Amino acid sequence: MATIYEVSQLAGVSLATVSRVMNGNDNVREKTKQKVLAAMKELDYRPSSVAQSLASNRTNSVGILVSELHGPFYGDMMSGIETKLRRHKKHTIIAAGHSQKKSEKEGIEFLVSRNCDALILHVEAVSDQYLKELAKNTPIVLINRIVPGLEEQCISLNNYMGGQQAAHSMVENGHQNIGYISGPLWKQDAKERLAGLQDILIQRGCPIADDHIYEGDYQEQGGFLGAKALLERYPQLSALVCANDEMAAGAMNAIREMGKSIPDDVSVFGFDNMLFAQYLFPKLSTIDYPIREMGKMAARLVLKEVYNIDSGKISRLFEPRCIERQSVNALPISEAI
Amino acid sequence: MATIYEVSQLAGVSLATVSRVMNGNDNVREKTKQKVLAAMKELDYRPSSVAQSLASNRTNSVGILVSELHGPFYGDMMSGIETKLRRHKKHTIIAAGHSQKKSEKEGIEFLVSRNCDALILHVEAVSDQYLKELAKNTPIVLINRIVPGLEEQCISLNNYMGGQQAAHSMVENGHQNIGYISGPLWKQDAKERLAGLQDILIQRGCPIADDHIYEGDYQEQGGFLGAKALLERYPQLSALVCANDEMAAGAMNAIREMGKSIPDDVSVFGFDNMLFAQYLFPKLSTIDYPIREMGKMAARLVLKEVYNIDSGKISRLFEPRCIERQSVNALPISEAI
DNA sequence: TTGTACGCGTTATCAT
DNA sequence: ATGATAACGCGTACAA
Repeated sequence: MATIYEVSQLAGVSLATVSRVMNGNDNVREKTKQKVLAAMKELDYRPSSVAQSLASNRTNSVGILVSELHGPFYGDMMSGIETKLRRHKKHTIIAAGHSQKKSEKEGIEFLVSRNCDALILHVEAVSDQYLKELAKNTPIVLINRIVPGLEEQCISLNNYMGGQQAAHSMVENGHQNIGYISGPLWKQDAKERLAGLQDILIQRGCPIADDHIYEGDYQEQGGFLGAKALLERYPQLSALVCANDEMAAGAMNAIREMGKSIPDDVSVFGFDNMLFAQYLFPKLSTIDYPIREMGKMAARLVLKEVYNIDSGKISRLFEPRCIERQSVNALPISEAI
Repeated sequence: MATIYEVSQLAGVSLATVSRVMNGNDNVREKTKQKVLAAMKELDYRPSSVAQSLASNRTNSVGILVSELHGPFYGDMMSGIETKLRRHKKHTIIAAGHSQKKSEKEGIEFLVSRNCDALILHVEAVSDQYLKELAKNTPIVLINRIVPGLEEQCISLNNYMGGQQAAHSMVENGHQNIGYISGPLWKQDAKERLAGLQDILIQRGCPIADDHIYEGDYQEQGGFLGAKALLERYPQLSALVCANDEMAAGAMNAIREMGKSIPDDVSVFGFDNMLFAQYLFPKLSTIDYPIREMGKMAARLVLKEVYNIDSGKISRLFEPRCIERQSVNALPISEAI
């Protein structure tokens, strides 16, 4: 592999000049520039990114930590990030945190050890305090989490509003007696989704009783178990609202296994609007989570703050959107209004 | 950030000695070693991976190119790879190729420019020739593709066998009149799946007529369109076999839209056994594609070939497995045997 | 067992 | 506009 030195020899100029034409900026006479370019081409010269990093103290790589590499949610997120970053010649290094404190820390540590210029994190288990410490040494952007003191570096969805939208949709379809399969309540988003839902339901006169709430795991299995548990004890429930689409899918399986039909016997509502929500039968009504856009925005924020590249307007709070499909039955209005 | 030099100062030894204890190998007196370790801890020393790379000509990072970062298939693949690599302190850099020649080449070029020690590729559009050239300069492992001359570096599924398994399953359930929604036939795996299916069907006396084959795009939409097209023209088809689960999901949607029921009116069979196959209703019968294991194996292969780390037995050809669920109807045997 | 000195391929700071 | 030269932080023969 040819080095910058050989190029300078062939072109009959100094290292510095070659470096200048590489980085485009400085003043180099057109003629010299051409000589250098020719030499580069002839030698098929490729700069060593490692040497560049050592000298410039920049790796041009940003680390991403997600809970899982699989799963539609993180996939879309990474896709948004990578697309944006690559366009600006920045590399994307990935690691998984598995929603566990120790694993998340290891992942972050791992990324840091690689000298990433910045980190984009979707973490759930590590503490706010830990993140604040981390932010002192490394530029970070947090997705789906708001840490007091780091608000400027947080990109998140208004989960509370999503809960509200779900509530409105249910009430408007006449459901007054609904069960809720929540996410793990130690997770911020799970708490907010429930709060938004409940607040509207209270406001509209049909709050969910505590024992109509099942705390699931955000996975298919939690939805399955939750639906079974809820429906067995409270067969009068006309709808099951789930804190994410995976659990909605699980709930659907359980409902069918109990010999009931969807949405005639019981309606199902999801959250996230993952791709597969459209594959379900009946197609799942849910709340759209623009995770891909949020990933792009995180990348944009890094580009701006770390690399001084302006690639569009920054917005930190995203709004969910209610998607009504076929999994919710419109009940005849029985009581007031 | 403390450097190796400062550590050597504090410990009262030379740079070389510090380097030795870092890399564990050489002979260092226990006492000196402890001094160094203490100094490291005191200074919270972290070696600069960049400087290490420059000096050792190793980046300890491997690049991954997949068609898309989202989608359950690639997610599982990356997950398998990352888990394995991280355990051995290797970093994973990702890029997407979008199944297009130009984009795949750019992605590879991008990864190469980062001086990855090795590349793990899931590419479809670039030519065998291109890959052979690439392999001369960079260690590569190919997933789901066999390039003549690079067999040792290819990890793949026996797609042909998968097609065969699907055929057997259909025939044994009494289906003689089946339609096929194939993947893009310029893709190797799509061709093989069809070939395996057709060969068995011919052998068992019920080949698929050419016009009962619809060439889809491996996406939900292709399945939808394919099912419509096929079923409208050939309503007598008792089953639709799809070259992947996404298209099977699309086909299911189309079938229902046509007022038919699954599997009573028409059976559906998939390929890949993506997670969402279990969310579908009825749960999709399909062929299991152990992509996660294959990802791990690819990682294992680079660990062995590039880093001389033995992390288990290497196998290059994986076998699919038939998963029978509820989307296929068992027909009464009408004719011979 | 430990230390010296050079090389890795750039960038960046001064001069010129 | 261009060149010389010192970092950058570490690995590694080779010497001691």
